[in-house]
Parts: sequence; structure tokens; C-alpha cells
Amino acid sequence: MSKKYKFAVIATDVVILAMDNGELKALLIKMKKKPFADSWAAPGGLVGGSESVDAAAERVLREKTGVSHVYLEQLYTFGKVSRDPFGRVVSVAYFALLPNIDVKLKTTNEYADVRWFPAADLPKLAYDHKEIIECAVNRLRAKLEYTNIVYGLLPAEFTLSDLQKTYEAILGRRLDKRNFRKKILALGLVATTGKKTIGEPNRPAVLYRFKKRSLQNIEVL
Amino acid sequence: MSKKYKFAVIATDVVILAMDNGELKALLIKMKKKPFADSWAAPGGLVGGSESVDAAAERVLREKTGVSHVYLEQLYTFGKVSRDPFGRVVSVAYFALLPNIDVKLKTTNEYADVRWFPAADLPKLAYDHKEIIECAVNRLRAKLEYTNIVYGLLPAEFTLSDLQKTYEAILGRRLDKRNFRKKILALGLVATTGKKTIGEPNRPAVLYRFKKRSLQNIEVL
DNA sequence: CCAAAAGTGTTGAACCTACACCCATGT
DNA sequence: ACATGGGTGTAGGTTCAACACTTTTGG
Repeated sequence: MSKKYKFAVIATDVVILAMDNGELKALLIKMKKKPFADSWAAPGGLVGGSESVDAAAERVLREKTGVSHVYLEQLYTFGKVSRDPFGRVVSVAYFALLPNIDVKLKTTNEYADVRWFPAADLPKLAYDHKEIIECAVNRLRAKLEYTNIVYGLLPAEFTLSDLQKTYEAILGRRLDKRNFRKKILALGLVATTGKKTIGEPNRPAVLYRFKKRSLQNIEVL
Repeated sequence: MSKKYKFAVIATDVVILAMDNGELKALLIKMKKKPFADSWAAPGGLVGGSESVDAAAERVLREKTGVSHVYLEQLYTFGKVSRDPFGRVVSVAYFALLPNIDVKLKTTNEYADVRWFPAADLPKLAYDHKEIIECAVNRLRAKLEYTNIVYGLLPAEFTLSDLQKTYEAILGRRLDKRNFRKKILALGLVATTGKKTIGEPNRPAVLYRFKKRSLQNIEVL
């Protein structure tokens, strides 16, 4: 870590988000090493010398959740000199959206634990990870309003109520059911699958799918 | 530049933008070294070992223009393995907005030339700088619509026509004068100074100022 | 007096918000 | 039968887009 030659360690931290029962959750790992023993943190890792930063973020995501081909976006780069007590580490943060919270959590012996936490109620976090996760949630919240990013948090088929609950959880406010459905259908981002939910103790709901599962800028709400 | 130890060089590139006579311009430097001799590029530099990435961007800006305390925002981090033929360099890009294009350009002997170019009509650029500058202009364009970021491109006192020309140049479309003025005044972001322009061969215009010169999220257009 | 840019209101259309009841299913 | 969430329309207010002429100055 020479000052003279201006080399630095580049790390990536990935804020992994998913909906769980109408609540936005973030995947955190519990650290073993001092000075952050028993602190929680977003999963991260060093960027390899012949690996792009994007590829490193995908790798970290895959190592922790086994998933790939999900929504993954670069968030911000955290470059304060003393953000890591081990030395000069610049972290390029990303956030990932999973369409399903039921992933096998691969708990290596590198970490003491891996768990989902409500994004609105996080434990004490190591490094500047509180700031990073808040940054991710703010970015997601902002993008909900002018893109179709929400597709990243929903499975292939979903009800309009699922969609509305996702919006409400992230925006932190209730939306009017009739106005919401009118707006969503008018935007033409979703199509019915023809199928309906079955086995629930109430009226079956029509299942929809996203016409396109790629990011598009559109006035959503 | 060891693969094993995962060290890398961290650089910062700063896209410096200013309005010039109703046109958005970007400050570029002409390079001397191969393989980019005589190519143009956004000003950049290496991040020092005991310097935050933000501070490095401020330094690069100051070295090229002599200015500080202007709008400066982190843009994106470019981390492809082969983006720089000299070796593994990860670049944290920023963009700066100057309220005035009349700055003394400090042309060191490090570069062959320093000049302003229309952002819509750039020369051949070194590295991935075309992508970086387009990214900056897109970010600026997007933020025009939901923040007061435009203050960064205007001097302390300006006319509503100056403001409108700035919007039009960056958005790339004409705006209706009456609707524009109605909207801007309704937002309450600007106040009159009481002064008027003098010495122009037409009716004097009232000079306005921004009430706050700090970034705020507001539905602007 | 001419050229140039400043300044100023209205109208119709589109959009947004608020709001309450019946429906289909499982238990 | 009852509990649960699914599904549907309208009316009033607000906002937006389109549009042309008069004013004030310098030359």
C-alpha cells in the first residue's frame, strides 16, 4: 500500500435486496475479523487484477447467493482514505435486486453468519456500509418513479397487488388501489398471463408478467 | 500491477462543463504520449495514496481551471480491464459545472493543448472518454428535470432568458417562453435582484439570482 | 424608426386524486 | 356464513400545452 506509487486496493460491495412478505430486505454477512468481529456488513470482495469491476460485483453476488442474471447496477464509489482500518481500500458499490428471497445462502467459513434484515431496520454495520445501503435504497426508491426497475424484485408472474405492495414498501406510503391499477395498465408495461392465483382463501387474482425485463425510462408514478 | 495482490491504479477523470453563448461545452486536453498522441481527452489524474477520491477530483479540476467551490458530482466508475493500454487503471469519473466559461486555462507542458469543445460535437477521444462525457451530459440532462442543478452553470445574476437558453441547450429542444417563466417563478427557486441588464440593444431584462445554490430535488420541468 | 429581445394571460385538454361497494374463493 | 383480498368508475380540481402581441431599449 505505497503512497508513492499510488496503488490501491479496489473492492466491491454489493447491496443485495429482495422483497419478503411485503417488506424490502437486505442480505448481510456477519464478520469474523477484528476490528469488526460480530458486526454485520454488505457482502464484498476484492477486485481481481484481470477482472473488471462489474465482473467482480457479479462474482460477489454469485458467491453469496448462487444467483446470476439478476438486476445489478453500479451505485457509487466510496473513496475516503480511512474508510477501511486495514488500509487504503476504494470500494465500488453495487446493488442487486432478486426476484425471489428464497435463495440458498452460501455461508462460507469466512463469515460467522448470513441473514436477511429489513432494509428499514438494519443492525450496526461495519465500515461505511450503513451509508452504502441507504444509498442503494434511495437509488431504488428514486428509480421506481421513473423506470420499470421494479421488475427486478418480482418473479416471472405476479399479481397487481404484489406489484403495489412492492411499490408501497419501498416508497414508504400507501397507494390508492384503483388509481395504481389504472396507471400501471395504462403504461402498458405488463400483460396478463391468462392464469390466476389458486389455493388462496379469497378471490383468485389475475397473474401478470412484465413485457420487457430490461430497464426502461418511463414516467411510472 | 500484480494480479496476485489485487492492487490497481485508481485514477479520476473530470468532465468539466460550462455554457458558452447558448451552447454546452466540455473542456478537453490534447495528449502528448502514445498511443494517444494528439488525441483529446477529459482531464484526469491519479488518486494519491493519502488523498480521497473526491479530493483528487477537486485537485484535477483546480489544476486545469484554477477554480474550486463549483458543482462537482461523482458520475460513474469505469472498471473494464483493458480500458487503459498502460495497464490496469480504474477511473472514478466526475463532472463539474462552471458558472462561467471565462477561466484561465492552465496549459502545462504535460499536454499539447487545452480547449473547449461543444458537448454535442466532440472530437475523437482517447480511452473510453467518449462514453464518460456522454454519461456526464446524460446525467446533467436528467437532473435538470428533477433538481435545481442548473444553478451550477449560471453566474450569480442572470436573466430568465439565460436560464431558458441553458435548459434548451442541454435538453436539445425549444421551450415555450411563457410556460417556462410561469413554471420557474412558481417553483420559487429564484428571486429578483432588482437590477436589470444595461447596454444591450433591446429592452433590459430583470436579473434574478438563485435563492439557494445547493442541490435540491424538485419537480422542475 | 427599426431591430432585437423582454415581458405578459387565456383556454381547452389531459391528468391526478379522492372515494365505496360487490365479487370469488377457502374454511 | 364469514373472512379475506380482488376487482371496478366517476367527478372535481389541477396542471399542462398551445398560442401572439405590446414594451423597452440601442443604434
